[in-house]
Amino acid sequence: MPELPEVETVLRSIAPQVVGRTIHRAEFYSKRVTRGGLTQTSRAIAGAVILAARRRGKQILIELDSGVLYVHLGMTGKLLWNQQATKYTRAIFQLENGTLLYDDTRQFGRVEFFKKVPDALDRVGPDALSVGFEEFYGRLRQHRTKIKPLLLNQSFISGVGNIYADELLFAARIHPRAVASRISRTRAEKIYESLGAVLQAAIEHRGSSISDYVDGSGEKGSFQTLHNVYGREGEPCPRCGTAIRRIVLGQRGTHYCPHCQRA
DNA sequence: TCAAATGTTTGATC
DNA sequence: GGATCAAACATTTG
Repeated sequence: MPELPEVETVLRSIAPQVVGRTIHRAEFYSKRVTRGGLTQTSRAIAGAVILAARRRGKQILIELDSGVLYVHLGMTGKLLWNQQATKYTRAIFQLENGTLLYDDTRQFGRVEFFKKVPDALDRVGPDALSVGFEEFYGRLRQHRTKIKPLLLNQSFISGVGNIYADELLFAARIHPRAVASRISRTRAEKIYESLGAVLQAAIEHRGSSISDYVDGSGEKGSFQTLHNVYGREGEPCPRCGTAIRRIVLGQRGTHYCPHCQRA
């Protein structure tokens, strides 16, 4: 569910409620999600003041006066403000003004407390919305991988997931199997422009709700209605009418128009 | 019953 | 040592 636009939307819906507030009490229920230890983590967080909530790629960093709460939503993670707890609630934060929940069915996500951000988390590439063209192009030339899997590699740039990789390659008219290092500067410019444009448009529409994604208030996004290729196998390309094709690349479903996106 | 799902990490192989 | 790729993780849904 959560790629950069969804994470950004969640953050925007949560931050105004929680920044500046004190966490009176925190409880953790999943050893998978909270690997630092459930009771130790509760103790470390109780009484902390939330100073800021920010994002890098898909990572959420909630800065506390005592450290940082790292949240990664994985595939099915949700941060919810003043919502009903479920059997998938993996953490509860009681603030002075309400309750923040972390829900996660598949438990691929993480909620961890650190005194300071570990180096390993710092190794993600530049944020997909902040990276400049020259850096993007320079990095692109260093990889002989296919462009689609490269866009999903968070140490290349961070924030792009499976939906937006397919959508931005369609917008740029680039075949998902194109070899990154062999892409011309002109075509790289198209990819770079599409990257920014698609992510910005998705944020404006509050993300894509394709299965059960919701923001911090429990509201769905609407960008899924504007997808051109993702999840549209067999449907006509909006640009030329050719049937959208689905292949598997790097173990991920990949959707593209075989006519508009030439190899 | 089988396939697929928005993501990352780990281990094998080149 | 670096790059690349498949498997694994846990659960739901069509």
